[in-house]
Amino acid sequence: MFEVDDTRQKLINCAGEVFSAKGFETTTVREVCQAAGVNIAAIHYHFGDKERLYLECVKHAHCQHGMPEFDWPNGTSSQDRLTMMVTHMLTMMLATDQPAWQIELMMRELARPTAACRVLVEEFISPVFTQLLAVVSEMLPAETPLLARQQTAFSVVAQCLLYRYHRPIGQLLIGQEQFQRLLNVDTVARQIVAFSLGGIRECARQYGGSADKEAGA
Amino acid sequence: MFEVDDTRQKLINCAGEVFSAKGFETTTVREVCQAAGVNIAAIHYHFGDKERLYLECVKHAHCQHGMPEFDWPNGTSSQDRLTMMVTHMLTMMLATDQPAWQIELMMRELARPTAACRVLVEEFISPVFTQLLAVVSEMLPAETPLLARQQTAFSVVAQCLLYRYHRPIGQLLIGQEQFQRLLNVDTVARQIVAFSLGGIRECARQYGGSADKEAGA
Amino acid sequence: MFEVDDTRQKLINCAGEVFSAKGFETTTVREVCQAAGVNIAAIHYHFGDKERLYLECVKHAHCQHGMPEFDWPNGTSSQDRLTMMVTHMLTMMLATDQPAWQIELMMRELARPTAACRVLVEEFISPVFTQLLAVVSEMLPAETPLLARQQTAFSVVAQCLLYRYHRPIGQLLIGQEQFQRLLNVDTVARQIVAFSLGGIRECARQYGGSADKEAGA
Amino acid sequence: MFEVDDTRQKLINCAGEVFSAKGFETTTVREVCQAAGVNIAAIHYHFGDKERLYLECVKHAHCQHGMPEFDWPNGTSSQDRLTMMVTHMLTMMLATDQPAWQIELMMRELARPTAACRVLVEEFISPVFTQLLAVVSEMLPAETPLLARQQTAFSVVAQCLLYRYHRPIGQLLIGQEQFQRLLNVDTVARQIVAFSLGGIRECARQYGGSADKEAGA
DNA sequence: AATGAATGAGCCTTCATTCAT
DNA sequence: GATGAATGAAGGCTCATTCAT
Repeated sequence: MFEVDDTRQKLINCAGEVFSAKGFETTTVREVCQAAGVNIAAIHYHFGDKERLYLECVKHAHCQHGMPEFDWPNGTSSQDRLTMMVTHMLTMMLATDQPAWQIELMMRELARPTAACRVLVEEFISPVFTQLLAVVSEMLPAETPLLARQQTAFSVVAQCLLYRYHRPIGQLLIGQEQFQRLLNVDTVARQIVAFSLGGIRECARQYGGSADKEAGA
Repeated sequence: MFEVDDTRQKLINCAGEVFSAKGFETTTVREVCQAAGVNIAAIHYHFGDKERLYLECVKHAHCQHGMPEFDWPNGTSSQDRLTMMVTHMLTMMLATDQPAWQIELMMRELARPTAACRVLVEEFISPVFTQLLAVVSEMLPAETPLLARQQTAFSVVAQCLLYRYHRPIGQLLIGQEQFQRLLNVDTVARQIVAFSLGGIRECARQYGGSADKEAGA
Repeated sequence: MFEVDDTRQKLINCAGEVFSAKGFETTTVREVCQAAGVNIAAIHYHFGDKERLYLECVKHAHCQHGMPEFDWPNGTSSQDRLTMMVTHMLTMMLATDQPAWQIELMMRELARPTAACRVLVEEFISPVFTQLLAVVSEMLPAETPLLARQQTAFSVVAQCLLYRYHRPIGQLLIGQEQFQRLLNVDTVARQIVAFSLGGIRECARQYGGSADKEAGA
Repeated sequence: MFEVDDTRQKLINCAGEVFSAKGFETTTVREVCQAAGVNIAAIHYHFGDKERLYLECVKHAHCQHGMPEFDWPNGTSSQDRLTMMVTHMLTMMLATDQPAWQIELMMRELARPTAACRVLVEEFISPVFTQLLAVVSEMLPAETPLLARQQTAFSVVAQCLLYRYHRPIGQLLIGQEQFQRLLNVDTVARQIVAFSLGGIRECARQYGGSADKEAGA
């Protein structure tokens, strides 16, 4: 009875794996079908064509790794919420072990966006960014322009992205083993949070003039 | 006598342009040859195959855009040097107009590294990072572990990279027009420098315990 | 009880329509099934394969449009009978509105005969031709050889066929609107009958020597 | 030195043969290439795709079998000219032996026109029809409407077409051997000319009222 | 009697590459 | 040193058909 969607699921799983490893162009439908142990016509039957199969993989990936609604207790400090969000982002981005291709595929999509990028950003990135922007805004003077607040939020996000996107560079820069020690949520989170708090505080000083209560020492 | 390398040069230029726009896989040797106005067999003759043509393009790209030896006057403050380095990196990354494909190709290579990445990092990225690391180290307590100093430098670099690599995301997050206003060196540099100075200072506090003279006020 | 043949009938109707519009090769079983609103396996179940479905369509077509037994009153003149037959043929061939695909499919089959052609000619064309040959024979001298009489009958039939088979040519030759005015039974019939009577009379003169009573005057 | 177009020519010849025998849809590029002894990619190289190869075949066919400018002596009677034109058309249409596929392909194209039909009619059919219309017009009263004259010309053409297009029907109607005896230009031409002269004369009588000098006895 | 998922052969096309000249 | 025709492998896709239910 579960059999009906078996092929479809198998196809998505195998395709996701191959797509995430080799990219859309380089992946051939033949190898996907072979990996899934199904006939080559199955892709057309279930998805229409290669592109829609890819889209389905991306959708499937972010469905399983969507953004949780942060449900923090009343009175949680901005600083704590920032910490939790950074930790959350890093947890997701540094996950190398278990969920395998889903994350990698999303990352790849974000690095070189195709049509599938929009939905990914809207449903996966945007919610996080919105909340992050809210938290950052609380730590900045009320009169800080929107653009400046957005820039500040970007500065936080950017630090997380580096450990996902720019691993090859990082490995080449500081050595593979040294870099490997960084692929650890706690280590990285602590540093990024500290750096970001300092950064936000400095920005607050620039935009606010007076010492801002939230971000202030 | 210039004729000899004429075809070769034309080929590199055109190929670089197409590669940077469409990526390695999607680019066909036919369109490259057509754009260059040369025979299709010329690629094989001059470069052997498509891959080696690509490599040559990447090499050529970073040759023209290598890292300048920063030659600042004695006594330039760490802060000023940080400002100059961030500005330099952003200048390079935000350059959309003149240098055309060379930069874009390098960026593409760094996002999804091929064999050409190593040489690129070694000759192009590493020197910048080394100097940046030196500056950051000056601003941190002497006892800060190497890994922590590297992380801090990463935090600075990461902010710059975002405006090159993650434009599509940025555009989707805050709107295309709003994001467009950020593709301006001065605007971005000022924010990143401020944020980074604050961040470094905060890191210094964590690692140093006592107020650190360099990063202090 | 009607249900049993419902699918089968629906299939023949829809298939006939598509076959007549696009031809055998170009038609796919999928679009036929979709048009009929039945499962794709139904064709195999009811007809075995695509070819036998096509055959069934052709059979079905000529069943509904077979040749009527002309039942004219005694003493009807050859000329009148010729007129009636030409009118009948044209009526059938120029019918664009009602009987829809059946005729078109038969015409298509006659233009590029497949295996289905034989039965079509035998049951549909031959009876008409036999009667036409009889009428023509009456108008020719008794000593006219069979082949010559057959040729003469062909000359009559040929004129009718043109308005069915060679429409595209006709349209290109004299203009689409001008040709459209010819797709009218009365207009065409009057001309063809007149031309044919003259033609037969001339043939009679050649084969008979003396003036032939029937075709004379 | 002739080698350059060798493959191209071979391809057109073989493709024409196969297309004429099996039609566009049923023909595969593989069998064409195999027949021509060339690589399968040659079609793409020389013609772009299957459709343009087909077009080239049609063009090539009618180039070799275009309409000759009839160059009759002054004072040639309408009747003689009609005879020559009918003979010419039949000669072309009954040619079964030598020119092989070219004619067959054109016929196929005219029976089920594709995009290639227009050019075929314009360059190949139209000139013949124009001259035929002129001759017929001379034999009809001056006041005969254009449409009637065109119809009359159609009646002449139609008789010729039958022996090309409707062979299968003809064979089934009067027997294969009997019909075979008709695939002879002289036999058929004599009958068609006689029939047509009689037909035109009759039409002239209808439209002109008075006896027309040309078509008159 | 009917479904819909699955099959495998084969379609046209396109690619990077290499051969003769 | 350069050409352009030719190559063969593989690409994505579509087809009529059949299997298991």
